[in-house]
Amino acid sequence: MITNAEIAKILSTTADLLEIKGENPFKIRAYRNAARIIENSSKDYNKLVNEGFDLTKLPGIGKDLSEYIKEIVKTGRFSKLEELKREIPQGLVDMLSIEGLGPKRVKQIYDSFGVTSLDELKKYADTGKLDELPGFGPKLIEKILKGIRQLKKAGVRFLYYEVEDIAEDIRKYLLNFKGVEAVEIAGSYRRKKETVGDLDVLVIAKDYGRVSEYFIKYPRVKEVHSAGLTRSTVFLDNSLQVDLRAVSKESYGAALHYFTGSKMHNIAVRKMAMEKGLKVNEYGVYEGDKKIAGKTEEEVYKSVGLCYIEPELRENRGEIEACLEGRLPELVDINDIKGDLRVKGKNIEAILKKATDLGYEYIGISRGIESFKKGFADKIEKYREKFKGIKILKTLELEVNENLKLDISDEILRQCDLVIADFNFEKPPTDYTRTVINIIRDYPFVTLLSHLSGRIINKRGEYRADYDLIFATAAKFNTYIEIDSSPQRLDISDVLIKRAILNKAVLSINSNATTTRDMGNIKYGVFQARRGWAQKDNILNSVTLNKLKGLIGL
DNA sequence: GCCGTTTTCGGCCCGACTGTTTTCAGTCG
Repeated sequence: MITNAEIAKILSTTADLLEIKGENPFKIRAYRNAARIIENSSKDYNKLVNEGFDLTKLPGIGKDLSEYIKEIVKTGRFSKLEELKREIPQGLVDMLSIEGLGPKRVKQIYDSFGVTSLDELKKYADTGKLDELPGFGPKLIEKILKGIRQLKKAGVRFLYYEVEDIAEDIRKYLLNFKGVEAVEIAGSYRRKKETVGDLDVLVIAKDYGRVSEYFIKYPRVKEVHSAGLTRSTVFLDNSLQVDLRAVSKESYGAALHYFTGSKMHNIAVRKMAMEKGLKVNEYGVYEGDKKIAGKTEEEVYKSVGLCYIEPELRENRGEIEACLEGRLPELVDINDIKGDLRVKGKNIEAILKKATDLGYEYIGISRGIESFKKGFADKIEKYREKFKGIKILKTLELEVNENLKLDISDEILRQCDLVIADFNFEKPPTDYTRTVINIIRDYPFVTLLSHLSGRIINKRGEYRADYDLIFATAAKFNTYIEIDSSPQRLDISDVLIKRAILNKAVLSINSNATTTRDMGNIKYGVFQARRGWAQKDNILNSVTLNKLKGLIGL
């Protein structure tokens, strides 16, 4: 069985190699496009192929790619890629990730010197040999050498919460400058993506050339990569890249839309504009030379025949079609959250105070089975006396163990209000899908499934499983799926959230907090839910206490 | 390689910045 992510990887690697080969850029784009479609899809391609679904029905996948995908799913291999790999050394692909080296220059280096590795490239650059190539001057060579040194660092995306403070600080810094009217952090940050590659800062100012000058003096700037009138790029002391774009007020909406992306969403919107004979760029929407929109994002969308689309949805995952068909979701909001069903912190008093401050109607304090054996339930009863304004729930966490069973006595079971089954495996069992389904079916007292995909962002991938089957089963047995809001996990992911919802499963956004401060992490869970198209009624803990009682049998 | 009510060819998003040139190609987002 092959996952969507793995199919996508094969296609995008193929695109890399085709690029070096100097293939038609639009062909390469088609491969990348298909990779992205598959990676973002809420359908399981393994399943689609096995069920004989006609892949060419999907926009962006035609006759050829459809056959390629079938081959990949059925054999786990892609002959075209294997052929390309024999032809093109891996070292050339590595060179592509060097800043300033694209396919053309890599090919040029390879064709002229036969350089096939980074080490060799370094030698040629050091000895001045690269100088002989047309278009390679001292500055470019210096850049390449630097790129080789920094290669290891490249490609790592920051977690959203790691850049949050910096983003806000930059916003404040820029707002301090005279003449700056507005600052927006656009890009994947605005789309609330779990990881952020760089910060795209948009500034509205009259005299924007000066803003750029001011921006590159931001105290944490370590290196200025480029500095122009309307665009500048810098690197901060933690090697985070920050791009500044400055526009005038009249272009605010168009620029915000443009720089919020995603790229694929933008291309889709521009395509719609083209069909209407309009042109969209970062300055506005144009009919011939006449600007017809650009001040606000709403205006931009309206001019091309679309409704406003929330940034979290702009991934070209069907939001354009949904908008045209009037079925865009009304996304869940942080204010819809009525309680947190899983807080593990030790200081119960502080947790209850914080929960009250947050306006929660209920709060689940969670413990393992050992705590319950030591009288945790009685302890909570005392707090119930003291905190009457909030319903305190006794949440029991059960780790699904090696024998894939939940061992629990009736006595303990009577003591808790809510049982969470946690799937935290370093290595999941062979038939993980079956394991989960058995748990759902055999243990009706389990309310919530936690860490279903097991992922840790940038560190551990998702367990392989038939998630559609799992979600459908969970829906059938009224078992809920947890979104762990810890920003390092966000398990389950946005793509899986969407699939869960399509399968009619209901989710619960919990903080899993161990400190009161981490209780605020729940916002990251909400962001992820929004990216997964979740509405209020897809979220268990958006209901009032009364309704919750009925749903989970309190 | 994909796509199509200008449909089987000829398009494909578009602009800024840099470094190397002397008008532009390559790269990037």
